[in-house]
Amino acid sequence: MENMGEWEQRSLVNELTQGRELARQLQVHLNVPSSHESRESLVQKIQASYEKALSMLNYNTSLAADQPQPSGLAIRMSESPPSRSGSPRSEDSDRDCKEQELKDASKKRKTLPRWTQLVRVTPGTALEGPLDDGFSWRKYGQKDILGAKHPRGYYRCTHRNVQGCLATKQVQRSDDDPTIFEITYRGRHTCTLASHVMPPSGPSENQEQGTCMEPQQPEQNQSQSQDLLLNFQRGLKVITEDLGIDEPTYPSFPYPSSTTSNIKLENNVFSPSVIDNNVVGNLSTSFISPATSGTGYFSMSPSPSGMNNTVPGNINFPSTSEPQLSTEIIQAATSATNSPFPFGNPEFDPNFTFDNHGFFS
DNA sequence: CGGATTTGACCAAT
DNA sequence: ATTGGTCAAATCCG
Repeated sequence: MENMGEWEQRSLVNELTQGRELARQLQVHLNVPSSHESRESLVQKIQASYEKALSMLNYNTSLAADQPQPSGLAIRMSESPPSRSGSPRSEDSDRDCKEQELKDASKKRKTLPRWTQLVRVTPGTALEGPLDDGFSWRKYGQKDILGAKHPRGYYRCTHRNVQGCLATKQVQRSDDDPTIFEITYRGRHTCTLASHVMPPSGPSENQEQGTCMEPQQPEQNQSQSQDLLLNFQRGLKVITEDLGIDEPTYPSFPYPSSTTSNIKLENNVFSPSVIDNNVVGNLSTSFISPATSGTGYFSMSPSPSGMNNTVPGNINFPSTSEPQLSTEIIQAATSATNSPFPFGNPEFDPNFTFDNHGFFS
């Protein structure tokens, strides 16, 4: 595992290169009255490439950050890592036996990535409670939240015990606009859903799975995105708000085929604080370069209790290439804990080329 | 009967 | 002390 760095790196570059190439092709297609399908397919491939690349990156980084690597530092920074690993608990008399395990779990939980997604259920399409996103969730709690009209539901992956999948999500209905649900995901699914509906969409060259990787993301993402797509088609509006700052894992979001969105997550992921880790260093030092160090881009003020949500109208998308789907995606980066970003103006530059030079080369 | 949900209590973080 | 998140026993549902 450790030494798959090189391999990984190469694959990563491959993916990205491929993505670039595909993008070029797409560009060509745009100038020619080609079939929608081919374009669509290109877009999908591009996205697939990016997602793949992202997963590789994140997988690595998460690894590096998660386990104190021998090579040194494993900065897990942040204020939280209490050195309680010892056995601080002297009082807890109740359920101490399992403490250990739980301890670990909860400890990690802190560093789990989070990202929020505002989902609007367009009236008319009867899609209420479930809000299925492709995964099977098991509700484990519900709580009234201060200042919120509706209670918040807590869900965790059904296969948590079986496969140790730590993914969880919280669903909260908006105060005034009952058609909006705020879904906060935490952690990634590590469970294996054998339901990849994703049409391979063509033999993309050497898309061999990340084989040596852990049983993790690849397909999942896809199936998930598939599902989301479904949702979109049902008339959902999805706004995402990314929170995965302090932790490398990727928000890896299933972006529907609508252009806009994508990728920016990375910047967060590599927020200066997290850097360090050998892996990233190897992968692309330039990437981290302050160049765009553009902290966390746009970002609609988290307006915690305000709830107002209502899709900050100011953020206008360049051109939602898919008008048919009334979907909108917004991603706001917010720092979960530290990394005080100077939020402020949701400037979301349509050009939005997050300096890929360094990245791609 | 097994798995999911409900719900109040417990725990941790602020 | 307050609030959000999780646990787990009781309950519900197929």
